[in-house]
Amino acid sequence: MNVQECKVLLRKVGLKSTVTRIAVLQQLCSEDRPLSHSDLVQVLEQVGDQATIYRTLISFVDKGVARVASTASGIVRYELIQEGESAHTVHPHFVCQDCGIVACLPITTVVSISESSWSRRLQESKLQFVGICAECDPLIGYRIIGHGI
Amino acid sequence: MNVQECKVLLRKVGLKSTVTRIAVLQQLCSEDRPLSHSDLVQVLEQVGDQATIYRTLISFVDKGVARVASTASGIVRYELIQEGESAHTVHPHFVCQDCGIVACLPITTVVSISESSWSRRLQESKLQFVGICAECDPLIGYRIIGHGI
DNA sequence: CGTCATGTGCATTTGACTTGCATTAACCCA
DNA sequence: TGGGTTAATGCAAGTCAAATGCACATGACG
Repeated sequence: MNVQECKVLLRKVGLKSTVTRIAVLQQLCSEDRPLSHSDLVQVLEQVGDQATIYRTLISFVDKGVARVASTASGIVRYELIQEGESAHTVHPHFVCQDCGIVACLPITTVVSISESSWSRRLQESKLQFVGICAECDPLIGYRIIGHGI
Repeated sequence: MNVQECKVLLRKVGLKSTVTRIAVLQQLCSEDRPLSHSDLVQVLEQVGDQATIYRTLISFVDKGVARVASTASGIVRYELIQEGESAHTVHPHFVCQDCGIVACLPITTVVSISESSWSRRLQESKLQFVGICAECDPLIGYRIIGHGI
């Protein structure tokens, strides 16, 4: 996502284009896994203050630009919302019990509870698998990032 | 779950039977939704210290008596593990975006990723639906607790 | 360019979670 | 059943991510 695309997106949701917001957008876009506030603060410490990044994430969630993908290990991690997603789209993640890293798995399933009384309340569906990732598994030794169950 | 049953369970997993542990067990059992540490502290403040309740929950998870059912809103919530559950059993919950309450939905699905390289890493599967619960919905006015999608 | 609502940086607070340590209480066995 | 062993507890303090107050800066738009 280039700067121009970021500006268009921000404008569309009613947020001003600022250096920090564009940087956060690009960072979230460039990683194929959900990022936490402190992940972003580390990468963007030259760009903006931690409070700014924090409030940027809040506003992104508020405006539907991003979502909280995971709160595993007590760390809130964010990811951008893709075009064409609905509340019934499941977002599967794999969470490592050891290091806490959160990897995205492919969107594979649409959950339908359309016949139920909960249906109209539904905003989001999340599917989370918990286990030990390859980096933390003493028998293997590489890192699982990205797609592919 | 009566006191005797609690004692048997605690004994089985190698924990001493104490007043606090039995009270926490019974409380988790009596509610049909996951409870947080502070939920339990509120109810059991006459029974035991917050640190004791905290360590009780840790040991329950460690011994396989309970699990972390949800970390929605940054609050860790625990629930007892039922007999016969496996890592491939999905535990669906409904999380209210507004008040943060977490309600259990029935176990409806078994997720199989047995053909994949992630399979042997799998410890647990969690399915979470996010929306607005009935109590927070101004159009309705009752509280959704318990089962039934 | 000027104004003004928004956004930002710095400093600080909050609140859930966690730990150290001295004391107490289950449990086991003679 | 009493006494020793070891786990469990209560109190108090510490940690850290999350959240906020306030004064200053900046983007949007006429």
